[in-house]
Amino acid sequence: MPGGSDRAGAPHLPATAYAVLGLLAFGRELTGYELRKWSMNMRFFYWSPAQSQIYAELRRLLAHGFVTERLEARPGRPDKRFYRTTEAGMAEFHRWLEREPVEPLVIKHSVMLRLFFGHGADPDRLSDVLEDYARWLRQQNAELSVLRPELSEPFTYPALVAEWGELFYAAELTAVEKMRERLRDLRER
Amino acid sequence: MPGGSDRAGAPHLPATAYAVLGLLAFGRELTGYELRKWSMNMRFFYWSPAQSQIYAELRRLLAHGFVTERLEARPGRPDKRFYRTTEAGMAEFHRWLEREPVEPLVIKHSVMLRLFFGHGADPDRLSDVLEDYARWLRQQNAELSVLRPELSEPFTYPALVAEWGELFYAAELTAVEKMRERLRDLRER
DNA sequence: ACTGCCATGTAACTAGTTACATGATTGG
DNA sequence: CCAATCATGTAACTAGTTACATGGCAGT
Repeated sequence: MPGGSDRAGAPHLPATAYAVLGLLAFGRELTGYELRKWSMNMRFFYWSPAQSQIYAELRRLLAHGFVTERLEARPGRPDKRFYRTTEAGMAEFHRWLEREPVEPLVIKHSVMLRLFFGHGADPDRLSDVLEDYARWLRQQNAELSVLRPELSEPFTYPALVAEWGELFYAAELTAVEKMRERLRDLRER
Repeated sequence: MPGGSDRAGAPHLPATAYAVLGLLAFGRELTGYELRKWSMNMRFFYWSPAQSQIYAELRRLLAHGFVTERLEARPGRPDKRFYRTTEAGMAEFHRWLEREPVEPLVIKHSVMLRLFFGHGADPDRLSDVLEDYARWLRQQNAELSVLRPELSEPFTYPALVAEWGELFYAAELTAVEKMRERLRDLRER
C-alpha cells in the first residue's frame, strides 16, 4: 500500500504519524531534527517519541505521499532532508482531525501506581515520592508559563493547550497535597 | 538470565510486570484471567495491557522466580494456572516500590493533541470533540464513585487512588469547560 | 581544545497489540 | 438454546526504544 495514494478511505496511521503530519501542517518546511524538538514541546500532554521513531514516521508519510522531501547536499555526510505537507497530506490531516474518532486517553501514572500498592511500603517513603512528584509538577507548570506567552499568531491553539496544561498540572498538585494529608492521617491513626 | 534468581541487583522489569506482581502482592492466588480483570480496574490511571501481555508477564515473572505456578487439570482443555508471589517476588516488589526511581508520567492525550492542531479544523467540530470528552469524563467519575466505597480493608490504598482519580477527572472536566468557552470567544471574535 | 548543538542513520531489541482458536460452564 | 463468562493459548505483526556511529559547526 505505501507508495500509493490511499484512495480507498482511511489508512489510520499511528498517532505519532498524525502528530508529525500536524506539525508540518503549520506550513513550514522542517527537518526531522526540528520536528523532534517540536514534538518535545508537546511532552506536556503527549509522550515524545524517540528520534528514530520520528525519522521512521517521516519515511512512512513520504511513502504514503503525504509529505514531500527536499534534499540538501552536505559533502562528507548524509543529505539534509526537508519535509513539507502535500495536498493529500493536508486532506488526510483534516480527515483525521475532523472525522477520525478520538482515541481514548492513555495514562501511565507511575505515582498513582505506587500509591495503589502502598500497603507494601513505608508511608514516609510514599510521602517522599509524592513530594518529588509535586516538585516535578511545579517545574512543568513553570516551563509552561514561560512557553505560553511565546505562542502567538499562528499558534493560538497551542497556546490554548498550554493553558489547559497549566490547569492540569495545578489541579494535579492540589490532589497530591490532599493525598499527602491522607497519608498523614493513616500514619497517625 | 531468566530462570536464575537475579542475585546481582535490579532486574528492572517493564512496568507491566510490576503491576502484575503488585496485584499478586495483595496475597491472593490468582489466575491470568483474574489478573486481567484487576488490571482493568486500574484503567483509570494506568493503561490496561492486552490479555496476551498479562500471560507473557506471568511467564516472565515465573522464569525470574518471583511467582509460583499451581496447575489445576481440566480434562479436554489447557490446565488452569494459579499464581502466587514468592519471597523473592515480595522482596523485588518492595525494592521496586521503595527504591526504584519513579518513571515520568506518560500521557497520550488525544483530545489535547487535536486541540493543539485546532487551526486546521472547524471550531464547532472541536467543540463537539470536547463535549464527547466531557461526557466520557463524567462517565469515568461515575464509575469511580461506584468503585470507591467497595474498596475497604486491605484496599485502603486503592481507595485513596480512586479518590485521586475522582479529583483528576473532575479537574479535567472544569478545564474542558474553560476550553469550550475559549473556543466560543475565538469564534465570536 | 572542548563542549554542545546540528543532523542523519542504522541494527538489535522489546513491549505490546490484534486476531483468532478452543471448549466448558453459568444464567436467563 | 443462546449469550455471556471463564480460561488459556498462539502466530503474526507493529510500534517503539536503546544504543551507537558519523561528522561538521559554533561558541567559550
